[in-house]
Amino acid sequence: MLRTHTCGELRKEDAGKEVQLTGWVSRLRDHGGILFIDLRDRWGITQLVVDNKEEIYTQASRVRPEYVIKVKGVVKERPEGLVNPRLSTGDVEIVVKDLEILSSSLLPPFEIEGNKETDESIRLRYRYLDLRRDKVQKNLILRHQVAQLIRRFLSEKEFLEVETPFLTKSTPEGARDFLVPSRLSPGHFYALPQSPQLFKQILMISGMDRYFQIVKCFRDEDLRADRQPEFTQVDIEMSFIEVEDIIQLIEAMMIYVFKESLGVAVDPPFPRLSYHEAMEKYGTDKPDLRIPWEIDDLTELLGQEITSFSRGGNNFAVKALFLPQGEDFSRKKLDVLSERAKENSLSLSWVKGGGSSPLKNKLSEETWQGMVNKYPFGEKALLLLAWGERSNLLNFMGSLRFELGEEWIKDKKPFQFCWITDFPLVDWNEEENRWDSVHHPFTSPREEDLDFLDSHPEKVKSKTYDLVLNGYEIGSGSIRIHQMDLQRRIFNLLNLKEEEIEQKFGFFIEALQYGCPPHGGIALGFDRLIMLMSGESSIREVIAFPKTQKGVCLLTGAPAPVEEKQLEILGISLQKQKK
RNA sequence: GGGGUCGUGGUGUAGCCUGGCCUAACACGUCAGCCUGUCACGUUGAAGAUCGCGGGUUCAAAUCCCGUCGACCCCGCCA
Repeated sequence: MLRTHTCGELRKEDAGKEVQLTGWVSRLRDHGGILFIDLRDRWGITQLVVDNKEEIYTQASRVRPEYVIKVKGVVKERPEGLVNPRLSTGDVEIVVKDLEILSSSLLPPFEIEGNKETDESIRLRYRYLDLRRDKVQKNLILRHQVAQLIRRFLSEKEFLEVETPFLTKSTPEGARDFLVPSRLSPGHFYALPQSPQLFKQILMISGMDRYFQIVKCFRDEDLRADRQPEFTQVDIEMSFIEVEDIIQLIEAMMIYVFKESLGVAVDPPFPRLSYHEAMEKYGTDKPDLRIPWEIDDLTELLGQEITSFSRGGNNFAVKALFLPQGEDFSRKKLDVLSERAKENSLSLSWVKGGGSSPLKNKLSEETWQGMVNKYPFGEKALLLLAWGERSNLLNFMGSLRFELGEEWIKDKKPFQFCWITDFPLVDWNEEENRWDSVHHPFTSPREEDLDFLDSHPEKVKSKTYDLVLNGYEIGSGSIRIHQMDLQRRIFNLLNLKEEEIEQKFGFFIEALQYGCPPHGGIALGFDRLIMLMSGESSIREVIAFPKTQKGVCLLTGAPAPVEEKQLEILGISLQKQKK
């Protein structure tokens, strides 16, 4: 080793020791007669002192920010009053006897110290410099710790980490695949896995009983702050279990992980909501329960009278959001909301605490009172009302609740988990004119709903569960079908042709017939989890080398054109790009 | 595919709406000098910007208009 200690290691007790340190020059303070260098590595910062009486001073004054240096020196306890309480090593400094410049550095395009706000494209282009910054390093350290904790937790519960292929066949999930052309089979393609879904189920059939993997998954869809084309899942599957077992396991794992990494106590059990309930109360399948407000249904009370002066239509509903402290809402702000409702083919109105409302004269006295009495109206309260087509309306109210809540509820709990269960098994695809799996085709319906499978598929609920944290979906899973006859019924429902089934996942159907244990599992979005744990609002902040919204890696320049020759070998010719 | 925000020395911003006083301001950083106890050192001075790019309007464009490129946020898409 070129060093005896790291830059975060030395303490008072080490005073007098001869040490050797290596690291990056973080800051320089040259007082003419005495020179201070802050030396930085992953572990911290240690102050070096060079006196101009020492020969080494000339050499030391040559260093510049981000130079990599090696110093020999003696640890000295700092005199009274010169201690820096902001550094873990602030009680000591190194009196430099020898200094070697291991490598110099160009002037960095942005300042490393201070985590100063910097344009993200510059940060990503010089990601190696950005990763020297404290903040991103902390995130990656947390990411590592959480990965280790998850591995330890699951290993202790006798889960096996098994690797599954990246070069594989398209899995039946909804997203677009990334394709990899095969040289040995011209005209054929591998797909990068959207998730190891079928492999983990096959591992259950193999008798592994408990499997997990912290694994990259690939989806060729548009990016968002919480979505990258390649992302990491904690993929889990178990045999001989029921919904409750997975929920218990994951709750215990989250409690363990949050306690051991952040020292934060998370309380079980996590609230559980059915999908239906979540949509009704919060207008979303990933509600942020830190916001206390719920959406109420006032269709019965107001529906009839409202349709007498306003548009009704199919699936008409009236929804309300009561804000006990909504007083600051200016007329202007309310008009903006009305405008937005209109853009969504909805109508919006309100009742202010004192009782002023554009609705007052339009409703009968009885209905008006019925509505006002429903709520504990104080002076400061505001009731927001909207009506129109039901699912559209719920969506709108959900985003309203989220936005206003984000803004107004300041002292939120840091972490609020919940489970969303019992998603519908299928939903109607208008374009394709058929039923689609909501989760995937191997999701088990609830036994009690099996009778509806042929008559009213939309009524069938599935054994599904999503884990939600602070309004983000961070996990999704289900109990799978383990019997061939039921699987066939689902394929029929989805209108999958025998040929299609055979071609897409015949290998899996075959496996299913060789003794498949009842099983189920879940996949956690690891990047999102770390993002929330570190308080970031983009997963790019917890990924070492993320891509831009256009899927470009600004560091390497990927994706990039390839040599004509490479394409030839693969038997690929390119179409002319249309302008 | 669509909607929106942004783009000004190395970095972060001001100026833009309401064109001319902009020969583009400020802070940080950089470079040079001075300084023996700083830790966001101080201090004196200096260098550094065709205002993303292209076109247009105008006597005159960082500023107005059109196009284009890039980054970000969102809808669609995606668990």
